[in-house]
Amino acid sequence: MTEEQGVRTRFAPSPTGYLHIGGARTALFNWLFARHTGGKFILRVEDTDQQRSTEESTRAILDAMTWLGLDWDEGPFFQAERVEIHREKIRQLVREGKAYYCTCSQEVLEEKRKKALAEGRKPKYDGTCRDKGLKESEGSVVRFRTPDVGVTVVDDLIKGTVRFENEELDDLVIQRGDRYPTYNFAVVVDDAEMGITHVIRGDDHLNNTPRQIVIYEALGYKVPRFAHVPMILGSDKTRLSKRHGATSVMAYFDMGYLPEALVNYLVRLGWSYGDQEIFSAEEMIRCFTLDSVGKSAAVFNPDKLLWLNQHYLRESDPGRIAKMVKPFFLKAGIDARDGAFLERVVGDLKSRSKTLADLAEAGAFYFQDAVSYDEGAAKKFLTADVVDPLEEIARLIPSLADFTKEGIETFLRKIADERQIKLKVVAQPLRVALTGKTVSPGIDEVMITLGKDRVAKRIDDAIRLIRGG
RNA sequence: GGUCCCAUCGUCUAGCGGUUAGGACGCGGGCCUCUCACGCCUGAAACCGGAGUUCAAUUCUCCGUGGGACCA
Repeated sequence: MTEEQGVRTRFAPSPTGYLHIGGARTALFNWLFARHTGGKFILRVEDTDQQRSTEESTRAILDAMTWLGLDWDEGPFFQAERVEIHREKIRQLVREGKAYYCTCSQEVLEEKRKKALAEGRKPKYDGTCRDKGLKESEGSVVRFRTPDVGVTVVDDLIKGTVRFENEELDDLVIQRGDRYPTYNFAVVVDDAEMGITHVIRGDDHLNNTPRQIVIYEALGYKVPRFAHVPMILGSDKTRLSKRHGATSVMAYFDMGYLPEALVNYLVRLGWSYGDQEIFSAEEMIRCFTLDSVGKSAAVFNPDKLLWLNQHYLRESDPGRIAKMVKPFFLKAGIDARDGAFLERVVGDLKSRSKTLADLAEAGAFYFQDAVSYDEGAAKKFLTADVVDPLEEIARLIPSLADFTKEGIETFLRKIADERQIKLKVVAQPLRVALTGKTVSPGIDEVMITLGKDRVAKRIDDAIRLIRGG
C-alpha cells in the first residue's frame, strides 16, 4: 500500500450542519491515508442541496477540520459550481444512448411500486420510458440505463470483494426534474474529474457503489479503489445522533477537549496498531494502513475520550494549556489576564483535570481575593483546635527561606511534629484556609503558586473566621 | 419488501488452525499519600447459536439468529 503512487483522497461533506464525529473520522482516515502514502488530500463541499446548504455550515466544517489539524492540499471545491460539468456529462450519456429522458410521474411510479410490493415483486423501475427515445421536456428526469445482466464487483479495501447482480440495480435517476444532477451521479463525475484514486467513506455508501461503478464505466472513467469504513454508533448501537450526547466536533472544543485527544480517540475507533493506544499525529501517519481498519461498527465511548483528554492535558506544555484555558476562566467571570500567574495555576492543575472546563472550575480559587469556603469543609476543618498551628504557619511563612516543595514540606512537618500530630491534621485545615475546599493540588504547590503574601493573608482570614464563629 | 455489510469482555480492540484468549477505557480491591489526580499491584468480565472441513476451530465454509445500512 505504501508503494501506491500518486494517491489522491478526498473528504466531501455537505454543508447542512456541523462537522460531526463520524464525518471527522472519515476525514481523518482520508487525511491519514494521503499523508501516509505521500499523496494529496482534497476537500470538496457538496453543496448541491440548495435548500439546506449554508455558508455558515461550510465555515463551521472548515473551522472544525482546522482545529483537528486536518489540513487539505487542494480545495475547498464547491460542487454547486460544477453543475454545468455534470450536465454536460449527462447530455453525453443521453447522446450515446446510455441514459434517457423519462416522463413517468411520481404518482404513477408510486402506484406501480405499491402494486409490485403487493404482488411480491421487486419495486424497481419498470423501464416504461427506456426505449421511447424521448426528448427533454418540462419536469422530465434523466435515467441511467443500467445493464440488466451481469455482475458488478466492488473490490473493497476494507470489506473485501462484494458482488452485486446488475439485475438488482435500478435505472437510477441521474438528473432530477429541476435539472439538477443527483448525488450518485455528481459524486462520480467530481471524483473522476479530480483524479481521486481512493474513495474512503462510510459504509452506508457501500450499496451505492455498484451504481456508481457502472456510471464510471459508462463515462469511460477509471474506477477508483474503494474503502468503506464502518459507522460509529451510539451507546444503544443505533446510528450516532444528538440524543447520544455531543456529536458535533466543535462541541468538544467548547467542553474543553484538546484536538489531539479527539483525533487519537477517533483513530482508534475502527483502526488499531497492536496494543498501542496513544498516538501522536506523526505516529498515526507512519502506522496507518487501510488493511488494519476493522469491518464492524464501533460504539462511541465518551469515557475513553475523557481518559485520553486527561492524558494529553497532563502531557501538554503549561504555556499552551494556559492559552487554551484562558477563555474558560473568562467565561466564568475570572480575570486570568496575568499570564505568568495563570501558567503557574495551570502547572498545578493540568495533571489532575479531565478537561479545560474542569481545570478552570478547579482553579477558580486561586484568583479570588477572599476565599469562598465550601460550607462542609469549613465546618469540618476550620475549628478552634487548629488556630494554633495555623497562626504559627502564618507567622513563619514570610521569613521562610526555602519556599520550595521540599522546604515547605519540611516546614509543615516540623509544625506538626512539634505538636505531636500527623501532617494531615495540619494539611487539611490549611488546604481549606487556602482554597476553600477539601480537594486541591498539593498544599506545597498551592502555596508556591499563591505566593507568601496571599498565603499569609488567607490563613489570617481563616483564623478570623474561626474566631468570629 | 429486496439487496448489502457486520458479529471476541459493558465499550474500543489484539488474535490471522494448536494461546492459561492479550491490551485499553470503565468497574471492584489494595499500595503510595497532605486531599484529589497520577503511578504501581490486583480482581471480576468475552469468542452469538448450530452444522460441516480438520488430528485440532475464536480463527476456514454453510445455515440460522441478532444488529446495522442502502434502495425506495
